[in-house]
Amino acid sequence: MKILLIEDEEKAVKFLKKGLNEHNIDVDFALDGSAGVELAMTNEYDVIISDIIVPGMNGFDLTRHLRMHGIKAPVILLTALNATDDKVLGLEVGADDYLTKPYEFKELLARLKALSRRGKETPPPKLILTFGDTEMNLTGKECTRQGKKIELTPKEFALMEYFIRNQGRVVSKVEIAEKVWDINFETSSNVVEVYVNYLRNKIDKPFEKKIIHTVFGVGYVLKDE
Amino acid sequence: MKILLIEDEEKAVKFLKKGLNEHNIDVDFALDGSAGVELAMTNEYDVIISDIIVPGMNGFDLTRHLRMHGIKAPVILLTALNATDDKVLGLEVGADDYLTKPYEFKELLARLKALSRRGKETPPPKLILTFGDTEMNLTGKECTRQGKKIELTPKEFALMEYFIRNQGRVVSKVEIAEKVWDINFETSSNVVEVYVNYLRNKIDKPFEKKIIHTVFGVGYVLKDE
DNA sequence: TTAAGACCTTAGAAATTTCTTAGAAATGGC
DNA sequence: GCCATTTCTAAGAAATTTCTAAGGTCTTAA
Repeated sequence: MKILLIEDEEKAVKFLKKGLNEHNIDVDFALDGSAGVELAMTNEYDVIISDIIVPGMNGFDLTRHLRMHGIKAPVILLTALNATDDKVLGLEVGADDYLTKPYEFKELLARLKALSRRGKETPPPKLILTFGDTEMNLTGKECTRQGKKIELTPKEFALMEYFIRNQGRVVSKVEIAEKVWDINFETSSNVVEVYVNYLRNKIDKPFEKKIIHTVFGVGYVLKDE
Repeated sequence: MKILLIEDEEKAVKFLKKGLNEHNIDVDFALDGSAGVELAMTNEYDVIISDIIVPGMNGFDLTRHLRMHGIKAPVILLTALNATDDKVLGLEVGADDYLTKPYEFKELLARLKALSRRGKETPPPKLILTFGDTEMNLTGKECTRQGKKIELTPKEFALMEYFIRNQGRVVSKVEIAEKVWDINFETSSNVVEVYVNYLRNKIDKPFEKKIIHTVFGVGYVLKDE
């Protein structure tokens, strides 16, 4: 998340910037109104926080200005005043929220999150991993090759996912045992071999080109040829 | 503009309704939480205002509940308290604003306008969900497939609604237990399986194609094939 | 060339997960 | 309070996956 902070008290800026950064929020700031507008019009922010009283342009005018120019980023106004009339004016001008100083940092953070959330109500994107003509849809737990659906059991799916995430790199059996099976000790089991075999039957056998290759003495690798 | 007011003090309801009507705002109201949820789920409101302390269900749970069911109308919470923690909690559950009693009517009005303005920029929540030849009317709590009505009990309906809202995505049983049953702890119960079975008997069995699929070891998906 | 180790394949036993059913418990309307 | 409906529990059946084990094949290096 990236926000714009318009505030003329440098101490406040510093404090907020530090606090917000700790929560993984990027902060651009401007020390006066016009600089703020300038930044707001040339960058995309998730939220804009502005003190009501800043040099150059007050928070109301600033908000009105932004709205007139089609900038829809949510605006939070900060003020030392507690007059209802100011709040009303702020909201009417197009601000989205209002915080009275002294405010608690926690509250500011919560409001930030609430506001930024509203812009992004799109469902999470489909997670899809691919290698050549092979595709894995992690959202739907589906695997296809050349458009044909391939039914995989959970372990097979996990193994294939590990291969596809490490395509082109040779992965050892020990590594696979650790990452896919959570086996950390030396073991004489041959599960990995068995499952590689299962996978090959489904992923390679029915097709022209094989993509799961054995590197003798080292491990396996997912690649063309 | 049409709003829903959830508030148990009849005097307050009367006062607000009158005042808001004068500003051309239609007001539906509920005297307790469950009635409020019921109304919210079956009507379209521009804004929902709820007291935090109402019989049946508190404002936080109410908000969480609404959000869980995909109702995105802005929510304003009212309270006599002034604790920051409550505000934070309110915003975190998905409320959009917060007013501390006693508030001025003017301020409430301004916030209403601010919130409803922003709501207009996003499409209204869908009251009819579809998947292929299956349709769910949330308003009338009706479900049909190929035009044929399918009688569902409330829990069955909730489960089907969850499936249809997450069509194409594999949802785990734990996730279903959390979202549809509000069970947050580890449980050995098999309610989810039982209800999936009930649903299949009604949704899949009487028809050619099944749409509820088991993904062994992972969960269930709503999809074709 | 040949032996040893690495890898592949297969079948079936074991373990796990899911389905199904019946009935008990809870809920809601009259 | 009673009846009808809905919800949940429990337990065995069924289905599927996972793993083991044993024997076969391939690769490498002496």
